[in-house]
Amino acid sequence: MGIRGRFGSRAGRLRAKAREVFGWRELRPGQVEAMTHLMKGGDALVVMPTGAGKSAVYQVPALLLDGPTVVVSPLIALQRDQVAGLVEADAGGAVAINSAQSGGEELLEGVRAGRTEFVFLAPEQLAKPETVERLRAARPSLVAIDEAHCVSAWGHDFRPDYLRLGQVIERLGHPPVVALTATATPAVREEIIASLGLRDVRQVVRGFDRPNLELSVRRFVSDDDLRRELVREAADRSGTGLVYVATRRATEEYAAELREAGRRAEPYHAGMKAADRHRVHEMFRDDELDVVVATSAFGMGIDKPDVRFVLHAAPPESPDSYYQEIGRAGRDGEPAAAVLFYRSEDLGLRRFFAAGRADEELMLRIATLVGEHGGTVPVRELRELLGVSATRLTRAVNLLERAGAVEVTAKGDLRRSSGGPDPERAVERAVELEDNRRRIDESRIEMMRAYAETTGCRRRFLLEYFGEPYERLCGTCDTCRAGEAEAPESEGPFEMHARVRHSAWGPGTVMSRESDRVTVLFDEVGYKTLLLEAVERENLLVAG
DNA sequence: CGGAATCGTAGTACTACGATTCCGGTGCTGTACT
Repeated sequence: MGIRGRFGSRAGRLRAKAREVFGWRELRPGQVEAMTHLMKGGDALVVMPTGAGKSAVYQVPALLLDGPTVVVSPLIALQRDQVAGLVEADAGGAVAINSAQSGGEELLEGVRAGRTEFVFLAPEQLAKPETVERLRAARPSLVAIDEAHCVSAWGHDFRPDYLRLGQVIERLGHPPVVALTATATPAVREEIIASLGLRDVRQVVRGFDRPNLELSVRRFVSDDDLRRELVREAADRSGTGLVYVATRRATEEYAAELREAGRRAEPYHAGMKAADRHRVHEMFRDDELDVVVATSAFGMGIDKPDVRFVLHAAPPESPDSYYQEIGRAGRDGEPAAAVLFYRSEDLGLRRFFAAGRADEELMLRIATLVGEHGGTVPVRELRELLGVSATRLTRAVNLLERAGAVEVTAKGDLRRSSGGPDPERAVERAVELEDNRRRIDESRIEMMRAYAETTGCRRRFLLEYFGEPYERLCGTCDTCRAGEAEAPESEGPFEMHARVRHSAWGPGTVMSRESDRVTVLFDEVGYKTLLLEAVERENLLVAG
């Protein structure tokens, strides 16, 4: 014990607070590392599996720093759970600000007056300049971005306000910021850091491997065979499980078939009534169901420990999503199965979803209008004038901003960037940015194909995709058990994570290596797998 | 991109088949009405 005594050091004070308020007897090294960095004024990016105590990383420093904590959380249902937990722990008060919660004004006043420590909001609330001003007046001492992978996964199209958080953080005076997620590749981590504008970042990445998950893929030619086998397997397995499907309709169909097979099964998708969704959640939690058949809507916020299997009736859009979804199995550490029922045709739907093009006409109109106006244009007026949805408008504005054509003022109004490109040139640049992004999305779909079709160890494939070298065979996935997986090559022309340059695709990073091929994440075109023979013959890759 | 539903045609009985059309995931919001 040093001169400053037991609770004199930062880590000591953090541990004492964790025990006193939340009753946590221990903090893990990763948690303490991120917390102390925040206490020193830096930003942090924390990647840890669900259940490893991500929330603690902001909750404990929040109580030691003088000023409220702004927590950005994607779903109102999640906000509710988090608020309830903090209220129960009597941790300085917590509120959520959203459309379902009345009395937002008074709640924000409570935050400003120091009566409330934690305030939870979705990015859409922070798109309102008044709300940001109210929070700024409260002088927040910490900002937490929960489920931070949403910045990358949703910000570009589905929920574009995610891409505006960087400016919100600046407007709030850039107190220490912590971004938290369970799943992010190195490239996604870089994107989160850049998009949020994090500074002096400490990255804490822990525990990607989930050794108790048994990975396997079952390949099919006909859709009928796939469906029949999936129903049979879901019905035969013991314990609670999830079946992920691609469409709402398929949730109903599979659930009906599983009920015919005698299992307690319910569908779940975003088109269902809120009350029904809620009921399925509760039944699942309380062990009143054997299987939930769901679209990707089912997942965030689920922390049932004893899910024994996650079956996919179709591949999701990326290994990122896949790992997120199978990560809901086996949280208790007991064996659990992750089985992908695969037909290459089923990647087609994902390609369709990824194929959206930039809104050229809308962007041209915005850039022209704002340019001709000369001054600042309130976004509200622009929306009424153009008659487009807020989502579509924000998406277009985000792209124009990245193309250097417009700026968004503190009041949320639009202004032409001085010295920026003319409208036509701006749209051209924006389309390039969007095309670039689409290529990367498509390459992620190809990585999903590569996962399904690999003859190597599947665990190794996924972990290396997430940037963790795994130079061995797991022994538990289907390819390892079948004795098909080849021993990893530690020799070879390219090192893991080496920077390389391709004659046509430009610079990239080596993400994985097999005996005859190498996968590179190119900065501009995404993931590509190259046969070493061709690489050597044509001299395609050079160090760089 | 691919599957399902619909439409149209050939050719005479009820249907088979090709062409065409439509559809497909994630959530916030903010207000009116019961």
